[in-house]
Order: sequence, then structure tokens, then C-alpha cells
Amino acid sequence: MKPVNFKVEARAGRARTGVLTTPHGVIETPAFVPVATKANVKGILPETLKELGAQVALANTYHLYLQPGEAVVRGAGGLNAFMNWNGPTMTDSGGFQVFSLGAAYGRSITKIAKGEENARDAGVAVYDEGVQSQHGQLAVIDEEGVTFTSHLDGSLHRFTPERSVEIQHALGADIFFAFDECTSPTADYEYQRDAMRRTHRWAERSLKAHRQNLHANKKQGIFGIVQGGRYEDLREESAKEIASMDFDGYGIGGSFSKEDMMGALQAAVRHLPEEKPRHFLGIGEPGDLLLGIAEGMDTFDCVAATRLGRHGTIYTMQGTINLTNEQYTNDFTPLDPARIVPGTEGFTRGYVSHLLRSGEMLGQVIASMHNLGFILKLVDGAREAIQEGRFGAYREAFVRSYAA
RNA sequence: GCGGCGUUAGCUCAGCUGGUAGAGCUCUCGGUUGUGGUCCGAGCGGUCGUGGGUUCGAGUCCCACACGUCGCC
Repeated sequence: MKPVNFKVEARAGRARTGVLTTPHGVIETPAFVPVATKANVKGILPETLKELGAQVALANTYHLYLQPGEAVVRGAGGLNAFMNWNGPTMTDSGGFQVFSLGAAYGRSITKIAKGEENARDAGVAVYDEGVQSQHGQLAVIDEEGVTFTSHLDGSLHRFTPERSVEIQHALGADIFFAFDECTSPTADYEYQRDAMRRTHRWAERSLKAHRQNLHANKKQGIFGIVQGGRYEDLREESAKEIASMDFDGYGIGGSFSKEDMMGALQAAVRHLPEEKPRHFLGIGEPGDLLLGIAEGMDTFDCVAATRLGRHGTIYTMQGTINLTNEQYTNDFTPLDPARIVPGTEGFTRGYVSHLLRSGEMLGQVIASMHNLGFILKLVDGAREAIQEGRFGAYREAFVRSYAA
């Protein structure tokens, strides 16, 4: 019996509901996974997280490796015990940091390119030492792995697929990801292809490293990651290749522009096995979650809800609003009258606006709670809608209201 | 009463030898999709204490006054 199992329950077109079983509990999918990079969801107590409806949390290998070090987490009894979270956990492999500390470092590039900003500029992540010092990049990639300097103290470190898996074994999450490279959306086709094939080789090595550790195999599942940027032929090649490896589930990673997201997703999902769980890495915004669910994705993680909340933007059924705007200082209505999140009842826009403007941490906490609750409820609603055969209408109604 | 210093954006302050003004913060508004994010970007905002004078030209030099502040009788 494998530690991580998945069972599809209901379907609506390509969308589906399922149950993902892990050693620390069950995840009913589709599910949104709050991001707990440094073994905490910024500003949210585990107990609160549960009340908001979260079933699972995702921490980061790169960050926990640098601080406090994976040995500390292992010493605490693993990620769950360490962060006092009794539900399922996941860890990301550190592959995303290859991008955020490499090609994206010091530039305003995110994994989602906007409209015209696409292509052109070959913002690749492979740099030789000279270019590295020239541009202040923190990561350099070669066939074996990634050498990077810590953003905390400048010290030199190296990740290989084997090392990433070793660290993730120490962290002990129920589900962890193979070491990959998240390319920049500005990288050209040739670079995307080469990086993707390198990621495939790394996937094989990650899987092998995991299967060799019999102890870890009893307690942890490993997901492989599909890459290929915004190119459908690359997505297809990547999905076939990764699907041919015996992973416990699959993640879809990488970058694309908003316009290409659906095409890239469809091209990949088509070639993933039906009976395995699929995770959409780093997605997303409310509309993108429903898009992903419609295309058959099961789990999602994204920093947007908490990051936006900390900076004063909250989700409402009518779209996002920035609470620090002047117009909300005297607005004593609920954060979103159409969606009251558990634990935030009674807090008004004007009050939270005041807290945020005056730098009170409670403002960030309430806004983060609201956004997390909003997203969790949205995805939970999608699950119900799929089971009741009305997902299309559910999605349409939300998009119409949210975009209006 | 005498003397010194000060008076420039809402706040705290830069503006050399004269060429009609800048910064940081605040404020207003954007941005944020596997968290290098109490972050990033843009914008609004001043008849330079008042009144004279010198000069082609004064925030800059001169005089007087007002206000603040420190010191001395």
C-alpha cells in the first residue's frame, strides 16, 4: 500500500472530484492548498487555517533548508509536528527558486506574463559565472543541478535532484515534488525545450532517489512536474514523458501568459493518467482556479490570497478591492457582504482599512483570513457543484459576478 | 533690551560662489499567481515667513518687521 492514494469520485466534463488519502489525513478535491513557505501560513494560526476550510498546507524546501535547516525540522518530528499542523502537508522542491532567484532576480518578472510582454527577451536562467556576477543573479544551472547563493547571507549552496529529495525526506511532508526548473515566461522556445528535457532527467533522478529510500517510501508520495512553458507541443511532450514515470501524482509547473494558460494546461492534462492526482503549481487567482478545475486539475497552491491580503487587497464577489483606498475609510459594511468568512464576522472595511493604514498586524491577519476563506470556499463550492452536476453554471455565475 | 541660529511640500529637511526649487516620509492610485514581497511602481503637492531694496534676474545678497529657539544683561 502506497502512502498516497487517489480516487476519482464525480465528473463534470473534464472537471472531477476526488479523495486524496495521505498519512496525515484525507484531502477532498478539488482543493486549494494554502502556502506555508517557511512552515507557516503568514499570519494565520493552524487552528484558524482549519476553520477557514484548509485541508493541507505547502511548505518550501529552499527556504526551510536555509533556515532553520532540514535537520531542525526532522528533529522536531517532521513538518507537521514542527508547525503544529495536524493535517496533510506538501513541500515544493526548490525548483521555483531556481527561477525566482535566477532569471527573475532583480527584474519584475513573474511566472505569469502579461499580454504583449511575452516572448522576445530570452530571459533564461543559465548563466556562467561572469554573467552571474555581472547581473547579481543568485542561481546558476548546469546539467547536474543548481548552484545558488543564499538570499539571507550570500553563502554558496548547491541543489541536485538527489539533494532536494534528501532534504524533502527530512522535512517529511506527505507529498513532495521532484526537483525541476521553472523557466521564465520570457525564455524562447529553444530554451524552454532544453530546460524541459533537463527537468525530465531531473524527474527521473528525483524518483529514483526517492524509491531507493524504503523508509521514506512508506510515508511520503512524490509528484513529478510537467514543464514546457506556453508551448503546447512542449507541454504535450513533457506530460507524456513525466506520465511515463511512476509518480504518485503530477504537478503542472512553469510559466506562461494568461492567454496561453488554458492551451498549455489542456495539452498537458490530456496525457496525464486519469487515476492520479494533478496539482497546479502556483495557481491561482479565483478565475484561474475555476479554469484549472474545469480542465481536470485537483489541487492548487498560490501565494496570491495571503500576499494580496497583506498588502490590502481583498477578494469580493464583485472582484478585488484595495482596502487602503480612501473610499473605504468610512465604509462600515462587511469585507464582502456576499461572502462572510468564518472568524471575520463583524469586521468592517473601514476598520480593516484603518488597521492596514496604521500598520497594525491584525489588519494583515484579517485580510489574509478573508482572502484564504474566500478562495477555499470558492473551490469547495466547485466541488459541490461538480458532484451535483452544475459546475458549468457555477463557474459561469462566479465569473460573471467577479468580472462585473 | 542685546546677540546668535532658524523660518523652503501635510511632516522632517537639502538647495556651493544669485539663473523662477529637490529628497525621504505622509497622502492618492496602480501592481502582486510553486512568497528574495511590512514589497514594487506612478502621481498629487510649494506665490521658498512678511514687506521693501540691489540686480537683466533673488530661496540665495542688503534692510526692516513677524514668529520660533538658544544665550547674555
